[in-house]
Amino acid sequence: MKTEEISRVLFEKGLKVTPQRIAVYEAVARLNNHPTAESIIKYIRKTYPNISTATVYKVLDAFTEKGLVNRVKTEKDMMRYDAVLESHHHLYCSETDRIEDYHDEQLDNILKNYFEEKGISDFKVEDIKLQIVGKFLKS
Amino acid sequence: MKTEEISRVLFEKGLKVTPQRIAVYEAVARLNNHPTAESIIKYIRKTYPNISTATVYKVLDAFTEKGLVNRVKTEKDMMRYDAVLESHHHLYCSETDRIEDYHDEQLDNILKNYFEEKGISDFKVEDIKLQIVGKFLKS
DNA sequence: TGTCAAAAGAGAATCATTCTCTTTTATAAA
DNA sequence: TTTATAAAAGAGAATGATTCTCTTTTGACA
Repeated sequence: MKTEEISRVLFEKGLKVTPQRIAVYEAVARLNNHPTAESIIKYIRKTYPNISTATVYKVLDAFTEKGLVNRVKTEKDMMRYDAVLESHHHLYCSETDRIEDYHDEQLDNILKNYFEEKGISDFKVEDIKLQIVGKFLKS
Repeated sequence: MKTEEISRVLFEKGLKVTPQRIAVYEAVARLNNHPTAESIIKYIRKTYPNISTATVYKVLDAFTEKGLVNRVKTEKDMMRYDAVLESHHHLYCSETDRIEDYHDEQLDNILKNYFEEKGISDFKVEDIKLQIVGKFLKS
């Protein structure tokens, strides 16, 4: 993704365009395996050695608030982030920390119809995400 | 749940039966809203004032390993626990930290059949959990 | 009842994340 | 283009949940 394109995205979200924010956005988009803050910082420092950890956390928070990234729920005490492209599900390895995206429009429709028809009492569904736990057969 | 019953469960899992473990098990079973370690500790200390936090964490880890409790994935940096009764889904409030269980056998069957038929390439599904995000209409 | 590995206890250590305070900078108006 | 200013970045301390270390206690079995 080109810098100008990222700038436009930030601007459209009402975020001040700064080199740090561009770098974070680029890192999250590039590191596609749901990176931790740590790996994002490590990646950025290759080209921007002095960026502060606090800055990266603050930028990630701002992005999360604006819906540019999502926090990924995990069972560990380290947060992981996800460049939001569209709503999707996650495959979790039951043995390692690996997490992969899973897109399935057919499934989304089935679920959407199911809950539209059946509903959940006293609850208004806004979004459904599957955590599919299992084993990856290839690396 | 009676103490003897808990003892039996622990014994069957190959865990040494201690008063602390019984207390933790009882707390997790009793506190049904996916308690944090903190609230588990607080609950236990009402009847067992001197239990060490380290002990509670160690017990929760042991239980997690044996499948007696589950860690609940959240976007916050505080772990939450869940007494494992049977596989179930979670309703997450999009505005607060509230999490409720959601059981739906019909849905489980739909999903089971769907993935059995369709499969996911290079992935062996072991368990499917839904995170249903939305709003609770009643407290 | 004695033995001993496992568990509990206490408090320090860890470490991801957040906060505080200062300096810098992007933005928009003059 | 310069200026004003609120927002953002930076540095390092603070926080706080969780883990670790080391010692003492205890459950389980001989």
